[in-house]
Amino acid sequence: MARPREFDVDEVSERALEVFWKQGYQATTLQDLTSAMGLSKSSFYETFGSKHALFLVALDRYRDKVLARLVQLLDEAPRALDAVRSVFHAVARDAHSEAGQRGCFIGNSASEFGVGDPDCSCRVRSGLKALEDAFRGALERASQQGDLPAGKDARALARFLTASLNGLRLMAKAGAERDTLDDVVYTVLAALD
Amino acid sequence: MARPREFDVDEVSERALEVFWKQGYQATTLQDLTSAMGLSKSSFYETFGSKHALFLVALDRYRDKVLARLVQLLDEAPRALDAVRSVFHAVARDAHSEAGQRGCFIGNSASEFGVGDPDCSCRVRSGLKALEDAFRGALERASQQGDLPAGKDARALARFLTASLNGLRLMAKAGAERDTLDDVVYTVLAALD
DNA sequence: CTCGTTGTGGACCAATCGGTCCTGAATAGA
DNA sequence: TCTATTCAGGACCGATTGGTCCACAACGAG
Repeated sequence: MARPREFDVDEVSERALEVFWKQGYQATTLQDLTSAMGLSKSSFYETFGSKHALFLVALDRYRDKVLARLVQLLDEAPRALDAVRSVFHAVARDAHSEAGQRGCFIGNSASEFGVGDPDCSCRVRSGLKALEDAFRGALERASQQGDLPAGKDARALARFLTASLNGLRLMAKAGAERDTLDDVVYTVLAALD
Repeated sequence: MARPREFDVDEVSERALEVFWKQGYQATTLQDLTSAMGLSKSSFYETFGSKHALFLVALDRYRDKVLARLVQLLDEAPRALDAVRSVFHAVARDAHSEAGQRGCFIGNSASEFGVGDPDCSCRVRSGLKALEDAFRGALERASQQGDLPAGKDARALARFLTASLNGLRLMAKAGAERDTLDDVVYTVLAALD
């Protein structure tokens, strides 16, 4: 037994996620990663194996992070439908912040890789499914709370919200004006009435 | 005066668009381009200046192409609302074809560049605006034809459709199942009732 | 047919890519 | 303290990147 690791894998993974999230896979170089993570190349390859493998770690990390945060947000709110609404309003509100300009990491990856990379595609789909399930859970709770009109198909609505959220974030990333995004959010949420 | 050009600029631009559309900017190499276009490097640089400049040409080309096609589609249909519906149904139907897997070139570019590249960002926004205007025109015509309920805000709806179309195409590119896409389309179009 | 002009192909370039590997330093157990 | 082990730094690698440049071929005007 010898030297303990001088860095925290979780912490440097987080840094990697931020870089990949902001720049995408192709546009990110090894140097970008190692300097952001504070790692030497040898430590990098020893720990993560390759740039591609690290990207998959980042994807997993994002999915867990987003899922956890979103599920928490949707679960903790006293009225589930309000939580769903606030998620969309938040995206429009934060569109022009640095975080908003990054878009959704899942969506970005879907756009960059498509179905070409199986490992990546699988994780993207898993992330989208997680988002869908989170929305669906919230909608079912909303239904029980009497906030969702009877006859609404929670699954179809959840899928719709998943697609809409990605569309909205894409528009935000493209630099759409605030009132444009507000129009979108307004119309999306009208589907819940 | 001497040798005439041995290739058609329009034709090779089209080839370039196809490559960029399928692979994105970063993932496309000069070699990809020149071999698809059938050009030597010198002819390439003589004609287009740089990879980046060609990408802008491709973006313009796509916008004009999509706009023209969509406007035509929306204008020629006897009932404008049916045309709008058919656009969305077509995306879901063609999702798993090669063309569907490419996603929307505008959306892809928005995702890849964000607002980082001014030239690109400007063209992306112009493309989204063109899409929005096309939808808006169709919705106003639908309204005149009595197919759109009174009180609907055509501009807000058009923006919503623009975002939704991008979201839908992103889901398709991510490899979403057909019935997922159908749920999305169904719910999107329900906003028009 | 000749000549001047211009497009073309490919050699060539420095820079950078992702990735490997070796050296030396740091450290926990004995 | 000594040693076995594992760490980090960076030299180094071939391949590839986007881009330049030049010698040659093709062609229109005279």
